[in-house]
Amino acid sequence: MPETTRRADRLPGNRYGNRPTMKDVAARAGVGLKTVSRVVNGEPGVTPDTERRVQEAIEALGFRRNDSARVLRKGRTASIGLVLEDLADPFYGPLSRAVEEVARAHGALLINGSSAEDPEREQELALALCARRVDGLVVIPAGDDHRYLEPEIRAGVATVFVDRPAGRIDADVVLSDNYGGARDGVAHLIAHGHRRIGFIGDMPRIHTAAERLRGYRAAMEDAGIAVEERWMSLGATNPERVRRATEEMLSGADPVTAIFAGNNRVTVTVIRILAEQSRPVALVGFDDIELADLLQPGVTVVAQDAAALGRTAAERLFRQLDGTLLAPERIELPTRLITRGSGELPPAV
Amino acid sequence: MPETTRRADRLPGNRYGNRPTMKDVAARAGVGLKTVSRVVNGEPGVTPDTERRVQEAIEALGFRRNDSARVLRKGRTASIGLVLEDLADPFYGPLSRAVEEVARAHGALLINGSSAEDPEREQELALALCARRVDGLVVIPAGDDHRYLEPEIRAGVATVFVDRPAGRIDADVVLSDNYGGARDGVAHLIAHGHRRIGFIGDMPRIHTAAERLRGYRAAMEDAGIAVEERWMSLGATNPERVRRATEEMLSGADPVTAIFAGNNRVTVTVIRILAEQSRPVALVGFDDIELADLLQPGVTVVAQDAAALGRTAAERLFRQLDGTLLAPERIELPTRLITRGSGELPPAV
DNA sequence: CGCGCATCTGACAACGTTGTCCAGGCTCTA
DNA sequence: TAGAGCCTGGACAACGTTGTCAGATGCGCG
Repeated sequence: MPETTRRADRLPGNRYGNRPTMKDVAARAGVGLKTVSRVVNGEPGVTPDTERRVQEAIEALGFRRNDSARVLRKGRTASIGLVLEDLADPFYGPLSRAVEEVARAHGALLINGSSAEDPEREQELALALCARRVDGLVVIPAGDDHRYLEPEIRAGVATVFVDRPAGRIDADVVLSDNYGGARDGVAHLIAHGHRRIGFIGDMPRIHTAAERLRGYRAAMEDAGIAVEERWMSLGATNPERVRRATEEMLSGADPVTAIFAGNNRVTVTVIRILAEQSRPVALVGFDDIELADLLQPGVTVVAQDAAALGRTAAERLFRQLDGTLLAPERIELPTRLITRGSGELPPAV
Repeated sequence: MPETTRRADRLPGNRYGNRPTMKDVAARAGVGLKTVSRVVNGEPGVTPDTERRVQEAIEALGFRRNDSARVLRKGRTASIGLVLEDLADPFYGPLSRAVEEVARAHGALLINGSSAEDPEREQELALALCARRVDGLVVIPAGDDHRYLEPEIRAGVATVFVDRPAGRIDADVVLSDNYGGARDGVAHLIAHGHRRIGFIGDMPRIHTAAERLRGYRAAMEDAGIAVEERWMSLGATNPERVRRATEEMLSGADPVTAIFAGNNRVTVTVIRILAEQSRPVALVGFDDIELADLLQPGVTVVAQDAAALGRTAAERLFRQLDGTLLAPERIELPTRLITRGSGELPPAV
């Protein structure tokens, strides 16, 4: 008797019985299958009395529609995927939340995962989401080649990249003005008299890191300052590496008098190190950090609006899904310099 | 010719053609449907030559298996749901990430959503996840009645509650020792000479808030201190309410000399207010906060391990799914008092 | 009282996959 | 060379839902 063994037999973890289906509900209510479907979906054409009977049966059986089957039939899942770098990073929390809010407003659920800055994991995750047939994808790229998404996009998966641009494909992307923000931040230090300014950033293959470095170079060049190699350090943002890099810049004959920190993680570590120094060193950090205003001195930052990034990206995604056929676009959001003290310190020898 | 209109006609947003199915791949490779399935799933019984032809067809067509159909057939989705309070709250980031890591280790995807502390939204979200047929559910409760999950649990949805216990149902729950942590924190203040100690917490219907208040009362009672009504304030944790409450306690004839802050959001606001005060006020906060060590004075906190909460809950969930039938259990993780200065200030008049 | 129409209901196929089972071709042995 | 047995491949049903379409039911009107 094949296929009459039902799920409970096949699935080890299914501790109790089976889920009732519409068929079960129909049998109990003494109506047809389609009538149950109609009631469940609020379609018209069901008499109040029939509807009541069906509702009772649903209650009694604890029926819940199986969205997998629904998805299979309808072709849309009402869910979108979010591939980000690290859910635990305070920068991505608000971004993720903003995407979720927009999704919710469109009746969609959010599936997400962290790539941990690993291109392979990013791809694996994005494709798993596509296999799940999400309607759309918001991706914070870890890798620099996204051609693997081409078949998906062609098949209709709406796709928007955030925070960093897509690699080797033409797609919507929402970014902060990393170049301009960094340039302004460094110019701010120069305006306060600094000439020897250090830059500590993330790995150079990460777009934001490269852009911010470019901004640093531009500001220095604008001021006619020749940048020395040893003032720049790009690499992993773990505290150990950042500490080494920072201490190196601060030692020697001509130590830097100011530091531009390339992201929130770097900033936090640098703050710790500067607190240990005897002479004051100016600091401007990219990304705002909580409590930055309460430190002594307050931390001057170039702030991005993470929530706006997420919101903009998600809204763009749903506009794609609405069918308004849009040419891929690059949207750049401005950053904001927030002066709190650390960036206004004069150079000290 | 009904049903021959294919998805592209039915779905407005599907910009391009249709996705290829196994049938299409089979046709192109000149093999049977099941053979494609075998190749896709790495099942044995396919000659290398046939496999190669199938792989080529998959490549050429950009085929990706439709997991919705797979789920429908197999009964398992390899995805779990996470209902939390606010993804943007720095406390839930690491928790969420930890759940994700465990899910990943078990080959499952994570679908999550924020309840925004709204019981109705929590229910809506949890049930939507169940309709999506997640294999399991990790819930940070916003409401206090979870009987609505009973049919789901009976139907085999593994369920674990974190951070706060479930209401009116018997289920696994993983908690921090809120009572003990708060008691220790308040006792710490008492040990440093304080008698008039304020407590500012979240809404009393939230379990953690109630437990922490209970810990506060216990510590005070242990020390033989009669608690005055005006020392305690529970409610929303928005800065405005917290500010009013704090300023009230700090004014009048017998102001409090120390404050116990009920969670990270409260702590941050209280720090701001205390920075404005002329006389020093001691502070111990529940939850650790970033940069707490760099403030003047450093912020003494009762720290919970958010990642451990998430990890423990998720592991428990997968143990349920493994079929090891477990009686619902309540797991309590210890907290840790981290002294940094603010909690060791002596009382000042 | 009968007919037509509107309203409500249900049978059936299809979504794309996987499990079962059988057919056909091959190899190996007697 | 014939038969047994193994291996590969494919036909078919089923998962639970929704769209289509036709049949049933009841009502009003002539």
